[in-house]
Amino acid sequence: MPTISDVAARAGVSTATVSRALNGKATVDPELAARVRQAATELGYQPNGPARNLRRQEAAVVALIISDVENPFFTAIARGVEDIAHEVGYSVVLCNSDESAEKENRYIDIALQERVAGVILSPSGPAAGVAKLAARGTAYVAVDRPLPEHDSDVVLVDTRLAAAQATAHLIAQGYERIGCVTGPAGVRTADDRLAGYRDALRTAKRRTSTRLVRRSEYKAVGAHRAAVDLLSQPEPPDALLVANNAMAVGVLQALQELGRRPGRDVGVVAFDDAPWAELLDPPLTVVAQPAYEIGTEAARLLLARIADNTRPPTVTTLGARLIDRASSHR
Amino acid sequence: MPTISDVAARAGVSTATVSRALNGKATVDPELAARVRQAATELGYQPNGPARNLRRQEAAVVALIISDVENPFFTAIARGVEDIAHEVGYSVVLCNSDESAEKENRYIDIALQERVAGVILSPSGPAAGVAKLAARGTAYVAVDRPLPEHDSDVVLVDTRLAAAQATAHLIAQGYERIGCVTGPAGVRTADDRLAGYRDALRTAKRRTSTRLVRRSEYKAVGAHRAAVDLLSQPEPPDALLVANNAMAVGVLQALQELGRRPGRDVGVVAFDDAPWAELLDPPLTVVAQPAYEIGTEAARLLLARIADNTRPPTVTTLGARLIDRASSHR
DNA sequence: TTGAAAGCGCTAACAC
DNA sequence: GTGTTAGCGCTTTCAA
Repeated sequence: MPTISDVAARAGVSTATVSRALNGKATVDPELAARVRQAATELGYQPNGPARNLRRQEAAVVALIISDVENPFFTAIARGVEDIAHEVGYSVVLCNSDESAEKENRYIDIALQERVAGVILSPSGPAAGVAKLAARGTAYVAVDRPLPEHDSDVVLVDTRLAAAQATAHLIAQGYERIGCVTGPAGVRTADDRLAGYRDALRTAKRRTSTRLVRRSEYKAVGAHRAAVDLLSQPEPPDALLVANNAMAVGVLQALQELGRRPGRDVGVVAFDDAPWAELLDPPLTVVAQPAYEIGTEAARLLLARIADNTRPPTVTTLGARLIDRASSHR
Repeated sequence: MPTISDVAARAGVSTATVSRALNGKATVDPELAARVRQAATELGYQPNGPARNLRRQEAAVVALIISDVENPFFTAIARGVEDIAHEVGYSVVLCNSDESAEKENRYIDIALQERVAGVILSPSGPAAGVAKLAARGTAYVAVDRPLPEHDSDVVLVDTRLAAAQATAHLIAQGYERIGCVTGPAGVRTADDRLAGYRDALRTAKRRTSTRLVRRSEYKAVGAHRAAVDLLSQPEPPDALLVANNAMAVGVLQALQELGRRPGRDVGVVAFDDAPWAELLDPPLTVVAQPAYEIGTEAARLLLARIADNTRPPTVTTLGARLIDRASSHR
């Protein structure tokens, strides 16, 4: 593989000039620059990234550590991040932490080792790894979930409010016993959505009961079990707030198996819109989160912090939108 | 940020010993090794990746370039690749080429520059970039679509056969005028699925007609348009073979808008299974591709090729499975 | 505007 | 079993 010296030899200049020419520095004679570019093309020269990063002490790469590649909410964030990062010449590497603090930690180590310019992550629980980022002075921003122990830039959705609105919507539609299927305790979005649900019940002067609440992993299987459990009680709920998209699949499956029709028998509102939500019968009412915008905003904040790590941390809160379809109507 | 010499100083040994100890070489006194590890921990030492990669002339990283992060088929492949790569200590970086040959090319350049150990990609059309990989001797394997010009390792699905079986299934269910909504011309899977569809028609001695075939991007909007177009003809199809998951959403939307019920009015079989396929009314008949296995197999081939680039190229073809649900029954 | 040369942090060949 | 040292390919002073 040709190196910068091969290019220099072929163009009849020094390696310094090649470096300057190829990096678009203004201080190089246009004629020489052209000769260098030509030599580079002829040789099929590809700069050696590790050598460059070693010298520069930083790679033009941002790491995006998300908790589930198969969740459309996170892939939409990824697109947002990519679009902004690419505009300014940064590459994005996607890492899938799979909701495991250990994998997250491992990816943070890799990011640190590779000397990436910054990290965007959706933290899985109390993140020990993040402390290392802070200690090393690597720029980072949290998305979807805050980092309780650290004050960094954060991009959130006002998910508590959104959950309250969704619940209020179910109340307004005349449902009497509204239940909630949310994520694991300790996962901030799961707790917030539950809190919002309770807010709305309290506002409407309804009794809240732990008998109407179930938690599980943010996955279909857990939610399926939770829903079956809830609905086979003596006094089952007549409506359900479901805390994410994958869980909605599990809940709807359970309803199907138990012969309960969404809307008529059990009102359903789920977090996260999906292209297939409209195709269901009845179509699924959802709380749509601005995932792509979370990504673009996070990327902008990260770039700002890479440029200046002393700027005060910010909290950006975006709103969610209730999309009222038929599954929340009797 | 502490370097290897800091660790060496603190442990009272040379940098060579630190390197050996931290890389688990057997030739180092256990007691020294322990001292080194301790010193490293105390300092919070993180090896400098670029320096290591520069020296080793290769990074323990494989790049996975997929054509659509938002397509569950590709994210499932990604999981397969990750699981195998991590077993042997390789990291995986995911790149989203977005079906654009230009972005694909760009990511191949980055992979080359970063000196990754290997590349797995689902090629978007005739890939100029791949020639560079071959020229540089970087290991690579293609998934989902072959590389016509290059003989490399490839992991494919026998998608033509699967399409033929799906079409035969529709014929067996008594549908008379079966149409096909497939991807862009030149995209191998799109062409193969169309060819399989025609195979089945021919086998059944049915006339094939271009009036029953539409092509679009592998996206919902294009498929929606295609379906509306097909179904508003004087002699519309009474069944449809749809070439991927996102397209199925578009087609089903169109059916809904036109007041045609899947199955009873228009039989539907779509490629790629999805968790929501069972939730539809009627549930969607699909051709399930072994995406996760494609990923694991591709990763294994890549690792073998990294170890020995002279091994003869292989073609691995996996089978798909028709999951018969109600959308393909009257 | 250009070139010579130092040095980023690590690994491995070589010497002991 | 351990240390010394060269050098991976690049960028960036510094000097001319």
